Amino acid sequence: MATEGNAAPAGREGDRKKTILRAAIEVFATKGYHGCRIADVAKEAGVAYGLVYHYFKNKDELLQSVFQHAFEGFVGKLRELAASPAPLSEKVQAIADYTFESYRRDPRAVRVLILQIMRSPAIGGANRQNAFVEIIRLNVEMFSQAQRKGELRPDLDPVLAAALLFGTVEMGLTAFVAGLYDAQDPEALARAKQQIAQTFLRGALGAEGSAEAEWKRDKSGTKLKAAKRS
Amino acid sequence: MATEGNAAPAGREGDRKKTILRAAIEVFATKGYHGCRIADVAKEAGVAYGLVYHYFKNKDELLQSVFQHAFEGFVGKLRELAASPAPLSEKVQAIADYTFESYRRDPRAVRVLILQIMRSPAIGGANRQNAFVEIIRLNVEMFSQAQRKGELRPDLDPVLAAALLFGTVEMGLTAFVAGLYDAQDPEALARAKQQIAQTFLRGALGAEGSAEAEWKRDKSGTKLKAAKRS
Amino acid sequence: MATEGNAAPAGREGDRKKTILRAAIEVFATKGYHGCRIADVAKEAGVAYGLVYHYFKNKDELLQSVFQHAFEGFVGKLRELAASPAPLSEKVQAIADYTFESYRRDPRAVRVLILQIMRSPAIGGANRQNAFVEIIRLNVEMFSQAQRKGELRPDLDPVLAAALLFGTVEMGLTAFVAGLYDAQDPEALARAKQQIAQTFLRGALGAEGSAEAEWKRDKSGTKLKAAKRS
Amino acid sequence: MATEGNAAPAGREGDRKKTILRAAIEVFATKGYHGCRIADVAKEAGVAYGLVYHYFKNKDELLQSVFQHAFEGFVGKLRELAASPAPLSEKVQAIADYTFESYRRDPRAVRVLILQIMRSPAIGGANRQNAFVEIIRLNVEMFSQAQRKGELRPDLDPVLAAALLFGTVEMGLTAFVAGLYDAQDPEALARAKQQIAQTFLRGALGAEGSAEAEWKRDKSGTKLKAAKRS
DNA sequence: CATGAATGAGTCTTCATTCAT
DNA sequence: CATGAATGAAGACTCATTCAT
Repeated sequence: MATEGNAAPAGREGDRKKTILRAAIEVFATKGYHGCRIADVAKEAGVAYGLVYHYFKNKDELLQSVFQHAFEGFVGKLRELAASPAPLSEKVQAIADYTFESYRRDPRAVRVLILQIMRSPAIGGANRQNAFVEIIRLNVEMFSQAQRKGELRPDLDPVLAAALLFGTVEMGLTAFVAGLYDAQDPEALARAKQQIAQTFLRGALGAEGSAEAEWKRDKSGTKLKAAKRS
Repeated sequence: MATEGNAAPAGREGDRKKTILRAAIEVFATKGYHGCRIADVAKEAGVAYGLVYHYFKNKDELLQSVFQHAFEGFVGKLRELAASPAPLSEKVQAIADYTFESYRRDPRAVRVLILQIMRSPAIGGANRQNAFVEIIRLNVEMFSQAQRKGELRPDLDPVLAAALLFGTVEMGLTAFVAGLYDAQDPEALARAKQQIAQTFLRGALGAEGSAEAEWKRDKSGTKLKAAKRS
Repeated sequence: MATEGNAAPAGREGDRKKTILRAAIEVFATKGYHGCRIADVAKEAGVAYGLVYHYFKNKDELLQSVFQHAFEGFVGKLRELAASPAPLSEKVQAIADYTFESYRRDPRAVRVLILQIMRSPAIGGANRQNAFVEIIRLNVEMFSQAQRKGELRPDLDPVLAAALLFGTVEMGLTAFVAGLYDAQDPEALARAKQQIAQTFLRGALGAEGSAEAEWKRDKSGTKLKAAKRS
Repeated sequence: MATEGNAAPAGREGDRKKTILRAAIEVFATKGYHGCRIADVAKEAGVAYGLVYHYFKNKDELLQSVFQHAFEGFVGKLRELAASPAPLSEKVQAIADYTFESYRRDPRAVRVLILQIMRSPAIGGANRQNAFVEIIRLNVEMFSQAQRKGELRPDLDPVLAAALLFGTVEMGLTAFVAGLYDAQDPEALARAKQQIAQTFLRGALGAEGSAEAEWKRDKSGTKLKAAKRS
């Protein structure tokens, strides 16, 4: 189509860097940190070997960028969701929805985020730790507020609640990533994200989402706790 | 030959292999798969370079053994717990207890298991997939049985339930590993493992352990749960 | 052809080449042949990367030009001084004066000449060899003539004399370059260049400039050699 | 011949490091800093590529060692000569003799020292500077003492004297290295080293070695200076 | 069993040079 | 003329694995 085109190599220019980054994500997601050789990234991106070094100082910086790319948008959205004025139950469901939606849209990026980056101590120690902690903190704030508003059972530590929400959503997602479910099946994804959110909410609230929480109804019931272990 | 050897340094040997394995776990836990060089392991073990190759065919086998060591006992115990005739709620609590107890006993091994092995696609593909899937399967069986016995709400997919239990426990533990809690504080560990199990149970069952489950109240059948703790 | 151009930045150009050459000298003087990367030269010159290749065919030609620039004027002047009809002692002093004056005027160019080019076997073999040999030859001619005129002791090989003059001046200068003396101190420079020339002359002539040389006084004694060690 | 030998690769073991070092000197001397590729060194030494890295941390350290090796013995001997109680004239001659003797014995090592290391800013800046300065210092001490003992004309700065001695000897040697003289001719070498030392001594003392110095004899003679430029 | 020197293929990284705009 | 993105060959460095002692 290109009116003046004389066989431009690939697509428009300027975002060659993005092409490389995308390729890096692809290779990284597929082969992991080990197998992610610069040569493969270059080949995948359809560029010369040296060009990678034109845009990224070295392999580490490239992988760091992969991290940033995969993490930034995701956490940004999470922060937004967590800060919304909606009731806790809706926010939790929204978080699960968004996570699964992200996965459906770009499985590889999420794979990288979930399977590679989140756990690898090899990726810029600081960032990794921060990644986990940042997501937790995000939710801690949300749960603390919810607790003050009486939306969360008072005996559940907000920090723990945040970790558990993260764990629940992440491992639910992992079930798809690992192939226990068909990641191509929209139905399955939809069902899962709802069950995940609702299960967590029941656990955290003591009763299902919108319903009155059991521990709320049963005012007398300090025994709930007592019963647990007595 | 040589009941005591003639050039044997001092103490008895043979557990030289264990020394190396332990060192491998240490290095693996600290630096991850990438940073785990044979040289480091040898140094950590205070052993000659080449000796590692006397006991392990190659790096992969060594890492496989690390995996085995960290995984075997753990999963074996889990299997045992999951197969016990106890009610689901007790089994879940027992799983959480055991996991945390393992962590308290040998944080590094659990770190390796949780943070490295569980997620790394770089470790003998088969094993990794198996690791995750095996733990899930373990619990799937448990949850399926529980569901047949009416111990688990019928609308929750057993596979998902298994994943969520794993995620809840794992991420709860990760909160300690990541330093959000003081891993040296027995109190904190005890509180956490209980909250984790109970939160999951509330979510999975729809109500707290001994209490009447919401979805049960709606129906006729009250007996199963009531029996558990009464 | 656009008397003033239409997109020409501001001032007139054409000495862009000189800018680059100057930058090359600077970088070359500072980092030596190895560290002298095209990119550095371009940056130092405040010029686009590829522009260097407009004016210089390749790195070698650029460095060759640096060589030319630093060497041409210098040797030209030396040749002139050496060919002058003045007595040897004056010529030698003039050579020392000129060398030090050149250094004072443009230390970097002389640094390059003295420290880099003169010794590097890496710079176009032909040129390098020529550089050293040419300077020597220059002086050889001067000393041969002087010897014929009886201005130089007859037992000193003119070639060696030339090398020694060069060595004396060069190392005297190097003392400044190396920081043993304050290169900013005109006094020190003036004193040095005089002592250097006079010391060489005493050595080459056997006595100071105008004074009667020892070997001259001792007409009988062609046995100079014998005297030396007796 | 090896009584128990079963075709040992090359020579006795243990000094494999020296083999590599020697090879490095060879390659370094021949091709200069640029052309000195690790692969070449390994090949020259007849060892595997990686072995170089077994003994030397990296290329820089290897080249640094080449430097050390070439410099250490040389300077050690110089220090010894300079510190001897012999009269200055003998010491100077001894220094010239030793330098030329070193060259005759191992031209390559001296080539490296004189042509490559002494001038290249690319070789561990500190060491290089130190190399030059250290040699100068060595001689400075010698000349200072000589001056106190009246062996050196009082108007010549010891530091400058040291630099000039170094320059005279070095450039005299360079004449051989550069091919102006036949380096294989013992006669030429012998003549040169003597002329070099004596020329320097005449210059520095104002008269020939053992003879009474002109400036000593002619006490009144301040005119020597005056005559120079009048 | 134990040691650690030796090997070399696999990768990362640099940088001179080209080229489309 | 100017620009700086693109190329790729050259060479440094790592590290799993082998082997003679």
